[in-house]
Amino acid sequence: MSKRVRVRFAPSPTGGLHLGGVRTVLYNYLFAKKYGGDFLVRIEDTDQTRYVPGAEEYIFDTLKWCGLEPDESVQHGGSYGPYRQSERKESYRRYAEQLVQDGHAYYAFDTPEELEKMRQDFKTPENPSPQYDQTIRMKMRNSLTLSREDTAALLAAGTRHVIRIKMPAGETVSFTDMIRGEVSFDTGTVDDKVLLKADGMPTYHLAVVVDDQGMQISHAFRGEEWLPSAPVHILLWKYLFGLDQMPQWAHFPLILGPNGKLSKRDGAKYGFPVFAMNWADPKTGERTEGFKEKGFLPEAFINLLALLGWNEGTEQEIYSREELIEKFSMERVHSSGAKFDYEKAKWFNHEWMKRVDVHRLKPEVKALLSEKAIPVPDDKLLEKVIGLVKDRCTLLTDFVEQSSFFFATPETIDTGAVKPKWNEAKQLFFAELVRNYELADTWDAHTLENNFKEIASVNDLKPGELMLPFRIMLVGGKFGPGVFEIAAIIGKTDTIKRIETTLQLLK
RNA sequence: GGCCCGUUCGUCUAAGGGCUAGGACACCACCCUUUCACGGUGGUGAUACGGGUUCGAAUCCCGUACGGGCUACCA
Repeated sequence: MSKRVRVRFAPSPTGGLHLGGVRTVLYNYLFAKKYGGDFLVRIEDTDQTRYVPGAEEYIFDTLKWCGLEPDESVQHGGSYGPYRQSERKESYRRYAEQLVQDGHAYYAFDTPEELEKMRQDFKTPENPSPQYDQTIRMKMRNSLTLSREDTAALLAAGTRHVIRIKMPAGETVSFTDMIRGEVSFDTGTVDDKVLLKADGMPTYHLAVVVDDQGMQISHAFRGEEWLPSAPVHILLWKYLFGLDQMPQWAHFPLILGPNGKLSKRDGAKYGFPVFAMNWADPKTGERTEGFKEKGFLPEAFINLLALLGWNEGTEQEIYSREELIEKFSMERVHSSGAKFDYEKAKWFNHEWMKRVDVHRLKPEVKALLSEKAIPVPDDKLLEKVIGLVKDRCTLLTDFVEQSSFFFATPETIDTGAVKPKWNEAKQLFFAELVRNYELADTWDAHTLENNFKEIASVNDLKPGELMLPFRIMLVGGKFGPGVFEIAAIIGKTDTIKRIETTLQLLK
């Protein structure tokens, strides 16, 4: 009886995909998969002036990285295409004309200059932004104020015009939002939105309704910023296809930045990424760092986004994609906005770092190290190192600092950390340690530690005071896993070499 | 200004009439660790305000305040 679940994500390809966009994708995806439905991506490129090369490609790359692949799209195919609105141009005019025929819309010939003049003329302190609505439409140049003949003549002459919806007076439009419950509007307070632009392209308002119907969308999800124009869309459904055909709506709460709505433009200012992946604006050349390049795992990114506005009602916080599909429910999506907390985001990533296994991390770490020109001799060694340090990496990029000393001699040695307490006895100790290690025929952490402690005790020195210097010698700084583990991995030659190098520096 | 949405620790949230208001991040302290982390224990910290409804309200209703969104031939 009920329709097959079909949902869509409808981005306009004008730039990078930010947090809120990805979360909208996620909730769409989870909902579709939970009910065995289809998730499709429709490109809303009806504004030709805002075309940004590469943006469409970027969106699909992002979805791929996130593991949220559509079932249908310009890239994935499907039987409801085209999935790019610019390629569906022809279908919209017909509907707009039909609305005019039925008296629900009208032709408007006002030029941009005239509209600007109207906004100036009617601007008052009480009404700072006058709208093209029922109170002023009879004062403008449109098929409502012009005679039938004049209108026909203008049209015949090819005069530039738009088609506007004629919002009825004194009606209440209401609908049930899956998240907010019943929401209602007084049609008299909504303006006569443009449906078809002068260039023949539809605006979002017309296109979303026509395409949702054409693509048999069962549930229409979008951000809360669309709530104010919902009555326009409801009316369009009523006039064009009937309310019984209309999808169910849900408006997601906004994700807020430190001050209000997360803005693409503020990308760099927050001190944390807002885009999923790096985005380079082709016009300005401006680069914005993404979560991916910042060192986030897609598993963590999805996880944190899911919990930003949805909660199962338990205390669980770590969810895999599969688990999210199983547990997600639209009823438990919040109605209030959520401020993004980068500290918590990093915590999610760290949790995933700890959970995920070495092989999952290997390709990423390998790429990262090679990017930094750090030589990795063999995979087995790399696996061992990853296993040893991954728990202390919050971000993928932390691997550089946490593991490079395994593969290359540290560039700088923090001798300052040991110099104040350095003395002759310690110098002699390490000289003896070198002689001892040179003769060692088993090279494992345990043996190394035993020999180290034995020499210390023979010389009446406390091992604790010698371990920090040893660490500095091998690692270069005060961090990393157990020192003897490190020595075991870097091997006899390098261990001895590093001790001697630092010994020289400390003399 | 108008319209719409919202309001539990600093942040994300749990508790959908009965409570010592729970958890997580962050912060602080201690423990563990002869580094740095991980981990463990504990602590600081919230129902915006005012009215109702009710035996009883964070929970339901109204008002106020505050926050956010929209107010383009952009989405």
